Amino acid sequence: MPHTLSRDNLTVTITLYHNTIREITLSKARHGLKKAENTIYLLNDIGDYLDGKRVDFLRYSVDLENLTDFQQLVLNKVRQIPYGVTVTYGMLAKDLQTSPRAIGGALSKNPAPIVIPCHRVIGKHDLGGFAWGVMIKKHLLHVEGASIGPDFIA
DNA sequence: GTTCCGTATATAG
DNA sequence: CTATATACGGAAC
Repeated sequence: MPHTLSRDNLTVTITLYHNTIREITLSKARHGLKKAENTIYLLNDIGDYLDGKRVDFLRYSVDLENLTDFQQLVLNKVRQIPYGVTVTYGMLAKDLQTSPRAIGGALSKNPAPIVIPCHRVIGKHDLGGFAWGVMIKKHLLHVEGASIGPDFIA
């Protein structure tokens, strides 16, 4: 079972066997990963992210097959929201010719929080909802240093 | 500040 | 098909 760590876009993968080093690999290219490697890198990336590092999750693929076409459309749109940026449900609704409530409904089905950054979608007057609790949404936005207005940051 | 509709989508009956 | 529930927004008290 390989272990990985990452610093400044350099990823080190260590494979141990019975307490001896079997292999160490160094990598900078973080695209075109094998599927088996994907999960390892993902844990590492999420760790970096939670440490406040800017991480690009677009290179991961997320299975949205069991969601409706509309939900897939919204979630794929949300993936494009840049790190540290917030948009409102209404802005996305206008963009996709639908209603703010419909946007929220689709986001509530997000199967992969953080990787699909639905926490960057907030209400016009407040933070809006979050399937795993608004406190966590606030935490993630804080990690990113997102500017969500002085009214409702804590 | 509240409360009340309008809206789009999903789900249950 | 109708009714109900929403991670909203805006108008009206």
